[in-house]
Amino acid sequence: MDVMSAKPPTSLDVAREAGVSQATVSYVLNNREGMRISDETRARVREAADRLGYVPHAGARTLRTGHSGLVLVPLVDIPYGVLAVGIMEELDRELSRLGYTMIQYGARRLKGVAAARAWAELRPVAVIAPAERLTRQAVDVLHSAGIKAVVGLGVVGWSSEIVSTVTMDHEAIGVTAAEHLAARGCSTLTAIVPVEDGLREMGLRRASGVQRVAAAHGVPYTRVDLAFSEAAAAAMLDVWRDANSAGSADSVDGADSVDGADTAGRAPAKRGVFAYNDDYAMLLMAVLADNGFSVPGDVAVVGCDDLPLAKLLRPRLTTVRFDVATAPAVLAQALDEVVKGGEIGRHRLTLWTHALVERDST
Amino acid sequence: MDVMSAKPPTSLDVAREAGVSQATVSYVLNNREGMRISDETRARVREAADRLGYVPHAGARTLRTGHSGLVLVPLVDIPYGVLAVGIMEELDRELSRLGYTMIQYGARRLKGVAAARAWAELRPVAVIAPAERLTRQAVDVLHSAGIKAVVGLGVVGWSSEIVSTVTMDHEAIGVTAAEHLAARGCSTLTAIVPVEDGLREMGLRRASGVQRVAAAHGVPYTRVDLAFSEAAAAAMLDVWRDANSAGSADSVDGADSVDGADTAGRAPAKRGVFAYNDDYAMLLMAVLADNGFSVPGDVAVVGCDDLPLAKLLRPRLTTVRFDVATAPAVLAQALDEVVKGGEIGRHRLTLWTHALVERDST
DNA sequence: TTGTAGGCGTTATCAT
DNA sequence: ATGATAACGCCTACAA
Repeated sequence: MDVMSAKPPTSLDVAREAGVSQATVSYVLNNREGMRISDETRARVREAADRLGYVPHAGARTLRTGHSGLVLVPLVDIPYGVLAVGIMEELDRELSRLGYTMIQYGARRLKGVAAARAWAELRPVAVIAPAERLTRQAVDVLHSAGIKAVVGLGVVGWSSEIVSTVTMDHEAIGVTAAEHLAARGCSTLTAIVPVEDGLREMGLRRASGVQRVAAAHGVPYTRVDLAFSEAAAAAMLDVWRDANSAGSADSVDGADSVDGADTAGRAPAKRGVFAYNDDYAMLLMAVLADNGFSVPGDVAVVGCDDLPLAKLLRPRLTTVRFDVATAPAVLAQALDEVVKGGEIGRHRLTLWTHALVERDST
Repeated sequence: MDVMSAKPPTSLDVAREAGVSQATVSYVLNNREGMRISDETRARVREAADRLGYVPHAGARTLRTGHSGLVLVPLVDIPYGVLAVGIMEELDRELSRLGYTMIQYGARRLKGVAAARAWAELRPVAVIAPAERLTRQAVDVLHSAGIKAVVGLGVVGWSSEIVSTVTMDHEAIGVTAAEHLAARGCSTLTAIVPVEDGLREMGLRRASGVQRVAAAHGVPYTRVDLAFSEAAAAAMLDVWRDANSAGSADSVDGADSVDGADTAGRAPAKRGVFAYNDDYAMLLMAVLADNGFSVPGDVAVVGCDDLPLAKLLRPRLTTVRFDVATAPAVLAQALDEVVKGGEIGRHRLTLWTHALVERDST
């Protein structure tokens, strides 16, 4: 086989090589049932295809059959975590088990309907994208390009009448973390919300879970919007120190303080902080240590994601871990049904169970 | 526009809607130079396309023109880092500036030539894959499917006569780290090599850089093959303690110890450790602290990657940072030339400069 | 300036 | 059991 061969071999080339017709080649290579083709012919065709290095042309097949088997996943803009990577891997595995080909599409450069058009050019059978990228217009483009399943990944509360959505119950995560902190005797609950785009919305949801628990337990609740920097974290700590002596509401980095009333006059309360994720938890714990706070003595910290690094912190970090095992399989299955069923469904799936991993920081 | 429309509109539909021929539609929508088409006609065509939600069919275009503009990047098997993600983003940006569409392809499920066939079906103009996946057979398949540029990403030392390669000079990274450690007065140099598949090879390269520096400085050198677990790291430390008193070669986790001769009888030497990357450095520093070693007093540690988290360690981690800025642009440019040039080139690029970021751990 | 027609590689229908 | 042929949507040389 010549490496520099000008044109890739076609099924016609294979047919000639094997001395059969093009149709026979197609039947053999696609293992079509019902066609009675002699084993001898089958072998000749397969051998010819191998010898020529024949690979079918996906574009041509798509054109002819009307479906590509592609599932397109535009890369999300949020900072990747091991979690996201794990989910993608699992989803990929499930989809290929069902005969689909998952591809991740870059070109974050394109916005709105322009992006949707770029996706639609490939004529995928399904698009799985962050909910916020699926504007009404974008979805129209996708649908009119014949894409059967459009799935939006979002936070709970985001809702759309036009696409299926897979959501993550961020509020429940906040609840889990906060309940644990309350059980550990924290008399103040603080939720940290990142200011980064894409993370903020999830942070707010998680924080509202914390707030709910605080209300239920009759415990003061504070939300702090925090940039990922040591300086910002240190500023937050300064406010805490003031609050410990004075007992006033605190505000950092433009945060809205909600119910910052501290217990004045009594001994300093043990603070419980849900740090949004393990990265923020690590930031917080580093700065806490620098400023002489004791963890979990003065402050109890809960992270989220259960990064491998979380176990390496001292004290070891208590964190909320996602159970990634089942979600992608469920999603893939639902997607398959929508595609096969032919109808553009409006499913609602809330996925990803989670659990608290208790370690030393609480 | 009916959302549930059965068939996606074609360029013929647009032509009818605009009252022109199919060819005119193509000319207008592709902004073909040299064609003199009245502005009024152009407007009518564009408006019709918009109204119908027309999106060209990439497969059909590929079939007709013979090239897809796709650059396919099979997802790598190694644990993703922020670094890898950053590179992909940048590469994506550069490629789309040049008119290509980068897609990441999953299906890690498929191995060897089967994987190559799956890639080839999409008829990308280029494939950028980890060097180890590009076996002779796999590359044959890709070439005979007409793919112009096959680029292998690998470590320096991996070499192939059949594909272009982009390599990272891991040895130089080891040298940079080790030179710094030597300058900081370390009288013993240790290189940690991960045992994980995919990381190990890079680790060995980096370690050999450390070894070279050790030899140049006449300083004892040790290589330790380490699993990413606290237990393994603790075992390594036990060996170190023994060595400090006895002065024997050490071996952990099946490591080949190379020149483990310690300075016996003298005061305990200050050890310099290049921990392969920041993750391993963090593991090491956690376990060092647990065992009463002082950093950088007893042991100086250098990581690699400059993760955001590295600054949060106490002491702050000295690390080797990659300059990711230029590499993807260079790669994209080279790729474009190969594709445009039409010849299957055999380029050799060594990319990614790096620099030491000195902090407190040395 | 615009229209006509042929063909890219594949699969599927209909003959044989 | 196998072969001839049409059609999928698009681009482009050539004709008008």
